[in-house]
Amino acid sequence: MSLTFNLMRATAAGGRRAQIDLPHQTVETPVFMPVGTAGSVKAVAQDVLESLGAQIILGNTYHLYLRPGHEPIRRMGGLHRLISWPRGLLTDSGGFQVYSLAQLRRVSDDGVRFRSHLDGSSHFFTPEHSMDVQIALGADIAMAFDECTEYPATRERAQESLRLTMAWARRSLDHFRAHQHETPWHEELGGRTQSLFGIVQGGVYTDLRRESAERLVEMDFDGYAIGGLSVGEPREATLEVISEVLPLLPKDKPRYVMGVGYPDEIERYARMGIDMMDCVLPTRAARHGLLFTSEGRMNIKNRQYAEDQNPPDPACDCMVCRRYSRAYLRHLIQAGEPLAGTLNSIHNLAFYLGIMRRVRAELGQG
RNA sequence: GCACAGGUGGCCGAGCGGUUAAUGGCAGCAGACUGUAAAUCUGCCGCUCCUUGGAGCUACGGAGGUUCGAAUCCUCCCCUGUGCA
Repeated sequence: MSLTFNLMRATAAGGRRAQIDLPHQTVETPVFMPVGTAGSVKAVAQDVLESLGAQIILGNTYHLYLRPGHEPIRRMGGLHRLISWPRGLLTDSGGFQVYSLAQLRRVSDDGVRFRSHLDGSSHFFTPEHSMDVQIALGADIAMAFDECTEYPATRERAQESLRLTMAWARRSLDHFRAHQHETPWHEELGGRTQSLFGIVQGGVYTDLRRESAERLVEMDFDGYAIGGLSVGEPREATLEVISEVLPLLPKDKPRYVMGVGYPDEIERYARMGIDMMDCVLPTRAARHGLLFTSEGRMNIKNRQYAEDQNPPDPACDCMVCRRYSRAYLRHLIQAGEPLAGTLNSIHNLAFYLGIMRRVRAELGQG
């Protein structure tokens, strides 16, 4: 069963700007997606995300499977309903955890055995299982189960990792197509279904990347992601991979770079034609006191802001910058107040979303 | 007044003759963070010099003393807590 609707449609004539027509949201691209791993964009409530203009956020298969469990979420009508989020939702497959939980897992051709970071219990993830969990969660977009290749990786290692990711992509797609109508809101939303994206791997080896992209395109996913970037490689390498892979991916389907980046990076990739990006950086850095501003990085914990009554970013009109001073934000984080993480996250997300809004406006003009 | 228990670097708190400028923790100062095991992690944190590495000075309530050597032992004094008068 393949999709019966056109996921991607161009908008402004001649422009590169487009929309992604998802069951829960029409997403204007290019789009930045805040990361809400465990059913929450940490420290920021859903109504605030809406007012910031977030169109789509991420959830994580592995985390939500462990807690509260995908079956409970299915029974409650899916992740959208559980977290009360009416807009777009994308679930990562757990593939990134194959990389980030390296100390807690063992990989085989069939799948990955994880030891839970919560209680040490053992769990086996296969592409099919990841699909089952993601279908139960019911995000608008599910991701193929992949292995995020570490950096540095030898060519042989990257090749082997890629072989695995390609085999898993095939299995992910077959299983997903067979079951995608089982998502909790399928009937409620007039028979609409989730989409599944394939993930390009191949490390920093451009020929492997090209091979990966071509094979995925042959499989005919609903969209394509470039994964395995920003894992420690030089920025030129990141850029080279994106430049090589992007032209190989169909323009009429969403193209997504996973896990990037700094403000200048997401702006650059958006201008190159990337439609979607996600990153924990704006929220994690915010909780740690790092603000992204029109004048660069600002570590709001620094003593120099102790009595600074200026807004965090004078050029920003977000709800935080309109109301609170640097001195107050510094005080909050020094005092360990949870509100620090919230306000800092709101600003950083506003900053990131603002970049995308600006790029969209420019691209829309051709 | 008597009896115990104590007084250690900004705070709390180890150490109880040498390897102690003195373990830890907190606070403080700075740095990192890229599909979130992250409200986390790392570094610095007595003073003054020179280049890493060092050099000098000052330090464990106060004053004396014992000792080659004392935050650690002794004497006296001051102060704090608890109990009894």
